[in-house]
Amino acid sequence: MKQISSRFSIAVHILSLVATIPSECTGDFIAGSVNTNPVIIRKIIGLLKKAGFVEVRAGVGGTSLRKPADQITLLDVYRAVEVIENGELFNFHNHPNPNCLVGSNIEAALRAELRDAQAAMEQRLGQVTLAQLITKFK
Amino acid sequence: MKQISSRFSIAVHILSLVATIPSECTGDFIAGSVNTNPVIIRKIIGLLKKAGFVEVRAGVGGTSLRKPADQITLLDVYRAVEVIENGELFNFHNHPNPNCLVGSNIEAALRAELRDAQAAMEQRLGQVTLAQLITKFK
DNA sequence: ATGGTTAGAACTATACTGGTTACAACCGGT
DNA sequence: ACCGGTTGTAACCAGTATAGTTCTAACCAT
Repeated sequence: MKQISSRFSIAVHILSLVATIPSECTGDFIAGSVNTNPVIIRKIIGLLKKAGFVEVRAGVGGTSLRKPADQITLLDVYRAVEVIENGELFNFHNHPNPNCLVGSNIEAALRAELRDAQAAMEQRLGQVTLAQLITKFK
Repeated sequence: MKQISSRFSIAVHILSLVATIPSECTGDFIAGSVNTNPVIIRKIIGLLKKAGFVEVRAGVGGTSLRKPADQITLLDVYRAVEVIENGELFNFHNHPNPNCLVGSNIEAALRAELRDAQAAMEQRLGQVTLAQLITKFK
């Protein structure tokens, strides 16, 4: 199966860097720490900027947090970079046959369960802030 | 982003059909209820068969449950059809720079959180059995 | 044997990911 | 006012997953 893209883990990596050593945070430096291409970093920073988490000074280099690290949860980051159509993690097959007992009922019943499962995951992500994550570095 | 494939919802649909109207369950009939191609159905039934949930009588048509519906959870189905490499829903970027404070620490710290989030979702899926889902049809 | 069925290979179109190159726009310092 | 380092994007590519199709072989009850 296709996993949730690494944009998410990279975004958390970026924010952790900006939160801990903001003075060094040029795109190239971040790319070196993440070990990828600077353009990938810029794209993700663009998403984080759009979400209001970071501020970027164009030209001169340097990215800084616009929100304190204890007010950014992993869920916030997840939602900023993993843009899913209508927010649903689980894909549902289209148009089950309405003339069939199962076909006409499964969608509502299963969708509710899937929504709850997704909510459980997101709730867990929402419990962890960037600040909490960073304290685990040593 | 890429959602979790519809194989999962289709698999639940198939099992619901087999559990409620087993006598009718040829591949074509199921395909009609799911509203897709019979080959798609056969592929997914193949996975469910491999996982030991259904039994198929080749040639004559008809699929039946090999386990009672109250002993099959949505998590079981999920794991049978959404085969993820090493079981991890979240993808992690490869080889952060070990010479960087953040790069060398983020992997372990973040991976733990992601594992917990995934576990929360799976735990929720594991609470619902096929039997429970079916009782919601009317 | 025949017809309905299951099993699966091979192929296509589409789309997302991660990555690259290239170029324009920006800005601080000399 | 230029220059070098930087950010912001567009365009493109290879690899891979999904969903679907067509086709063929194997199966089995009648």
